[in-house]
Amino acid sequence: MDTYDPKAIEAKWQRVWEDARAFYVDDPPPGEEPAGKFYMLEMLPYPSGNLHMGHVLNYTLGDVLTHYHRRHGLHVLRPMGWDSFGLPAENAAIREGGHPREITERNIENIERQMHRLGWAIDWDRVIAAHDPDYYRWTQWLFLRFFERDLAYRKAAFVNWCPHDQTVLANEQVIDGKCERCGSIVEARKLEQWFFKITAYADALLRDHDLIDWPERTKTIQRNWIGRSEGAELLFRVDELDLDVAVFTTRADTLFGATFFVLAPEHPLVDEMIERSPNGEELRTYVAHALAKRGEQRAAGEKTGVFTGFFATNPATEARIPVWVADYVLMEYGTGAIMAVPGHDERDREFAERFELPVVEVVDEEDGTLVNSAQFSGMPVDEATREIVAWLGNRGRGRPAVSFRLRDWGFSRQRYWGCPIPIVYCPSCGIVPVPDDDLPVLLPDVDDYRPKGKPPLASNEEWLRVPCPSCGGEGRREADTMDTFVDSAWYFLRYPDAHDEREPFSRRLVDFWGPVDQYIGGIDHATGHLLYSRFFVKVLRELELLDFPEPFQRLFHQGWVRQGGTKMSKSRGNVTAPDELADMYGADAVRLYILFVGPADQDMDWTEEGIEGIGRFLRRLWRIVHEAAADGGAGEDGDAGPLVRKAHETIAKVSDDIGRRFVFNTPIAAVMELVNELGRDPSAPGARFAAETAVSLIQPYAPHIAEELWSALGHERLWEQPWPVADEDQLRRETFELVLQVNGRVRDRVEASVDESEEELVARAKASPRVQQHLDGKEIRQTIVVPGKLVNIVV
RNA sequence: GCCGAAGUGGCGGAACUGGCAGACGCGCCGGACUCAAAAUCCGGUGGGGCUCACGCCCCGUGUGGGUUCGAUUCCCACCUUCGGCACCA
Repeated sequence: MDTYDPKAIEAKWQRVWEDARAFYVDDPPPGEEPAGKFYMLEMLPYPSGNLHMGHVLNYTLGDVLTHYHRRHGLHVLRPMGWDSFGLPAENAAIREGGHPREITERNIENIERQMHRLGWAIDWDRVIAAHDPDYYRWTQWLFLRFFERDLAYRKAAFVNWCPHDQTVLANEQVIDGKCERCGSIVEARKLEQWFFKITAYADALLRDHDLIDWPERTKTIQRNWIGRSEGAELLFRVDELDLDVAVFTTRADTLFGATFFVLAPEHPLVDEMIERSPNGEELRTYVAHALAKRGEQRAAGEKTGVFTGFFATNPATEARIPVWVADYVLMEYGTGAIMAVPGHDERDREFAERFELPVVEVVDEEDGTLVNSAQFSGMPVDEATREIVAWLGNRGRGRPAVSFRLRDWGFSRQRYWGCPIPIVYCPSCGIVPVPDDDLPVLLPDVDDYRPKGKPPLASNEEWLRVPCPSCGGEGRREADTMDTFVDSAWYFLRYPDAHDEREPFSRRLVDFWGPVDQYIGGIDHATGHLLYSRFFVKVLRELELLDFPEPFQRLFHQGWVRQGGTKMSKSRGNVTAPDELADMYGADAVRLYILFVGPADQDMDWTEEGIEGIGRFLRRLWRIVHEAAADGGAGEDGDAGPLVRKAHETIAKVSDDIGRRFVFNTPIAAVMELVNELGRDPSAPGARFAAETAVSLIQPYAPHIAEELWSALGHERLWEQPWPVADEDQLRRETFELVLQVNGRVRDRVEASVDESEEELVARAKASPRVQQHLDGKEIRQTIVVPGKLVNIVV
């Protein structure tokens, strides 16, 4: 027996697998799609150049499941790709020189090497990269399909502008009013921007949560993000303008308490009011100030506002109530106008107090019924809400309505390193899509990536000027690029047909492999990538490009690997290189350790203390299995004995943990227990079977050592061996340890037979001297028997 | 403020459906091997108390209450930590 040399055996088996194309999966020929496919996917990495422990956790989890399902006979697709567009490479190019493409491709090479080093079972034939024209050609093609259906459109909008990165950010990329990437305070700018109409799918995105097996908290986050509110749209008359102005409210029951009316500064009516109002100048100044500050600033401090000089008529009371403009009302939500009910809304009350506006109580908070509300007085809130809307509806002044918090997805980016938007602006034809046959619109080289307030592509005059595809006149290309979330909103559909040159993916192959059966990734993508991908699949299904309603059938979130209490990430530079760890302890040890330290869905503080213990375990396993292989008792399959029984129990435990419970740390502990027991006597009966079982069960975690030991045991190709099945007979026990309790406290334990009747078990309890001591002649009031477990005597 | 998750030895954690709290590992302590050390192997290790000893008793899963023969597990209230949303009408 040689000593355990992880480096040597890991390199050896990685070569064997590659030569055997062990983890490459073939597409089925047409008409022969077999049952039992499994599409395993982890979120694709941004190729930052180095793997960190978060990646190791993510992809090792996927690897365990890949091996587990493969060995259950499923056709497992498990690909890998690169989310290779995006700011970090561009910023690195600005900082250090070079081209983002070169930087990205160098990083990919390095990270791919590190992935190979860890021995993950990946189909490397299907690699895709967002920045590869063979890929982004189809991103552009899909954009055009959205454009044709008006699901991608252009509008002037206030956007989140990062002054440092000189680009627009999605709402999802703004954290506490700051740029998620660089931390600069985000400013408001009004720009022409591209949007995807994700709001048109708000209801479908909520409804189809029922179809998918996702963590409840992820669905909750999405539900809150979409923010569906049921209420009513009510019309308020503004006589001086001869107009009806709509408000959205969830509290129609408080209509009689609406004592003033507020418009958002961006509301379309405000301009006209400025023109015609006696205090137009004051209004104009206020609106200008309000528009300049956005988001966080707007929410901070005391409420501000200006009276417009106009009045609206409360449709319930017929009272003329003053119309104000105030920036606590948001244009993006509801109708951009509200009826203010200071009696029952905290914000309206604050405003009313500040500006001395009347407050009327219309709901008795004690019993939840209406007061001061004409014929609705005395009605409970729920009923009144319905009745008032119906009452207004009869007079054409209101109707039930639904409002969403979700906004359309703005995906224009004023940066270089992204997918070009295939659009040409023509003075005569307007916005003209680039014809499919002219795709891809290649990302040209530019001299200078530095942000200058306009996109880098806008400086490449030669590229920019292009004949209008429609009239042939002088057109100009769109110089913005796409948000990288567009690249990743469909990448999982490309793997099933990664090299298709005629279409983004064939309907047959995407419907065979899709949807992803098991997806793994961080919960931080709950309102970004995970929502965008669902939106894309819904649209693509309507386009009949595929036929499933949801992209990711089952979802698992790995926890954050933290270091020193902060989130570990490429941007913070606090990463531990898995590479070095693999060199010190071996890839198998790194893989085992990251899953052993705790539940995979829980955040962890990274520490290397303890990886030694995994190293010890692997050396122990190595030695004990070799001993068992040399003289592993008489035990063959089916033999009885405690070791064989323990092996079967371990099979049952590991299979249940991985397959049903989705926990990955306790299977390792279970195999350790088996090895500990085997180690007590490696020549005991059943030792060989126990050794084979331990090796077979640890294979998804530590495939290299498992393969080597499997050979030592005289077998071949463990990676394609069927997953072991526990023998039910071996799991059944004839005897068990009966727990004896007095008043719920354990007093004794005795060996009992599973065949014994309840009376016999009670008799055993009463026979125990320790139990007797605690009974102490007291009156027995109750006796509880749990067959197979315990007897509890209550005195 | 609203929504969600979590609090167990010195540490990471286990206990799945209400039934032996602390599996497995780290660390630590003791022993074997060694000239010595490392590595390895064996044993111990929640706290407190009683006992020469075999052992035995009490306390113990964030805090306080409740349900139950029995609660880490269920219910109520609270505390702490971490996430999500946040002037969303």
